[in-house]
Formats: sequence, structure tokens, C-alpha cells
Amino acid sequence: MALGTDYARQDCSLARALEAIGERWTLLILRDCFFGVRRFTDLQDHLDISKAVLTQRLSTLVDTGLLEKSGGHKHGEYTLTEDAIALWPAMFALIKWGEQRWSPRGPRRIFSHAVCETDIATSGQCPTCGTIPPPGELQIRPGPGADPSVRSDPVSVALRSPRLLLQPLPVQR
Amino acid sequence: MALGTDYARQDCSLARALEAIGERWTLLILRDCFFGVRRFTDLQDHLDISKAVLTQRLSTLVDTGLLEKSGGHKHGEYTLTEDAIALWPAMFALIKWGEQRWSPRGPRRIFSHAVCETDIATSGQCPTCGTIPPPGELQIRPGPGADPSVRSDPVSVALRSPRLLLQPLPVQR
DNA sequence: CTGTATCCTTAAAGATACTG
DNA sequence: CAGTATCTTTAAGGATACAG
Repeated sequence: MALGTDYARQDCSLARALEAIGERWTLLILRDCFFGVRRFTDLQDHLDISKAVLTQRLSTLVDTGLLEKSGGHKHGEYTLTEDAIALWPAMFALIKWGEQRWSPRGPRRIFSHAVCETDIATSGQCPTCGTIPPPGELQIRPGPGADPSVRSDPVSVALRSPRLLLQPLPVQR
Repeated sequence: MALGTDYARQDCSLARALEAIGERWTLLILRDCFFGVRRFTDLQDHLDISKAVLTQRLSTLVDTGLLEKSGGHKHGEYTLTEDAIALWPAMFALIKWGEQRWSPRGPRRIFSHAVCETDIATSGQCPTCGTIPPPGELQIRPGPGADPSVRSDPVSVALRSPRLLLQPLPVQR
């Protein structure tokens, strides 16, 4: 965002949250991490973002304590910290809201509670066990609203197989 | 955001959502509307935002169908549409996440289920009735993490009295 | 009260080339 | 593979003055 990414003088937790994750691309980067993307190049390919911007965002996210980097300079991996994983309910709610408005053919992705084998509700609750499962217990698969024609890069292809959230995404190149 | 507010070629509802509410200030404007702020000047005073930016954001929000304007040119009022009210779970989750990380003295604002007179949990559920109350059934009051020293303008003062969400905020000038 | 209209400064983002 | 470095373009945001 131009001219400052902070919201000075706002006595509000929402402002603090947005200072951490409100910048352009940041939330999409974290979404990809939830989906198992961990490599710099994979993020770049999937997000269609410039290297410079991606570098800056990743560095900020590491500084803020939302991402952890491992693996050194080459073949490094970025993984979500506990603080970032705690963002899942907000991200899930945003995805659901986006679906209601802009996915007339239904959800693009469906989340289910792995242990109950039940698709979870819009509220985030599992209809079978009644809990709000943490992301690590969720499986993701393409839904009726998905549009495979949009993307055909290796990361997008890999993301189309059903899989657990937070698990590393194996990208075939 | 500089150079485009959209996320082209992202087959993802989160991207669509962010195109609508991801711009700087937009989510804070909607938050204020949930809290009952409805007037141009009140938003400007409370957000510490320039008129030009506020005008642009409000106009976009009306175009997107998230705000409705009534009252004509002067003394106009902006109110949330149903689509915007549906954003509450996401906004609530973001506020809670921000509190966990940046409000060590506890929540700045406490939400309670008006009919049950019970403070709602981090999950958004009312411990008494078990439901996830819609924003219209929520009351808001200052919490231990609030910092009244930050702001003393009329809007901030008015926001410090306990009140129902979505109800118009009476600002004394 | 609720905006428009201008001007100006800053920085955000893309493109491209280069590096350990 | 995972970035830096540089350059250029564009737009975002603040300030100020003005208007219906």
C-alpha cells in the first residue's frame, strides 16, 4: 500500500491485525502456506507475483513471526508458525464469504474434517462431531466452483489433488 | 495498493474477497459501520483518513453492494447491506486474532450475546445458547485492553459506551 | 455537511538482468 | 533455486482550497 501500511492511533485489534496481514499479497501467501506450498519458486509461480515483492513479503512475515524459514539459502522452506495457524478461522471465514458472493457454481474448494469424513459447514463446524476443527485436521479437495482452465502450472495442478492442509505440497516439475 | 487492487488469474474465493475488502482502510470503514458509525464526517474523524480516500472507498463500497447510502447529498448515511453483514464472522475472527497477538492486557472490546447476557467465546459461539449469534444480537463494551488515552474525539468517546452492534451511533458534538 | 478538484510527494509493483 | 540490483511506470495518499 502506498504511504504506510500501518493504522496509527487506532485503538483496535483489527488495525493491528491488518498491519500484519493487510498488505497486498500477504494473505494469499499465507493461504498458499496453509495449502502446503513452501518453496519460494512455487509461491512465485502460483501467485504470479514478482520476485522482489515476494522477497519483501516473506521477509516481513518472518520478522513478524508468522513464517519460519528452514533449509538455508537453497531449497529453503517457509512454514507457518503457531501464530499464523491461529489465523485459520479468519481466513476460512473470508474464503466462505468470497464464495457466497463470487462463486455462483458453488465452492471452489471443499474442506472436510478428516477424522469424521464430513464436509464442514459454513460456520466452520463439523456437522458430525460439532467441533470447529483446527486446520491440521482438515482435508481439501476441488469443489464444483473450481475452474481448472484458469491455471495449469505445476503448483496449481498439484493443488487439485485432495490433501490435508498444512502438509507439504509435492510439486512435479 | 499500488498498481492494481485485483488478483488476476487466482481461482480462489479469498482473492475475490480481497478484491472487495482488501484495500487499505476498507475493512476499518466496515468495522466502524458495524459499530454504528454512519456519517461521512464521523468516519473521517475516527479513522484519521483524508476526505479524498474516504470518498473513493465509500463510493467503491456502494458500487460493490456492501454499503447503501440514504439521506441524499447532505446528512447522508451509509449502512451495511446484507452482503456486508455476512462479513461479520470474518471480521470477528480477525479482531480476535489481533487481540491474541497485540493486546497483552486482554481484549479492547468485549462482545456479548444480548439475549443471553453472556460474553461470547473466541470461536464466536455464545457459551450459554451454543449458537454463533449474528452481529445484530451482539452488544459491545470496552474491555481491559482498551486504551482511552489514544483517542478523545467525539466518535471515539461515543464508541466507549456499551451498545448494540449495527445500531446508529449518536455522536455528541 | 459532504464532498470535488488540484497539486505534490512517495512508494509500490513489474520487468529485466545478474549472482551465490 | 532463491534471491539482489536497478530501472521505470504508475498510482496511492496527504494537504489544501473550493463548492453545492
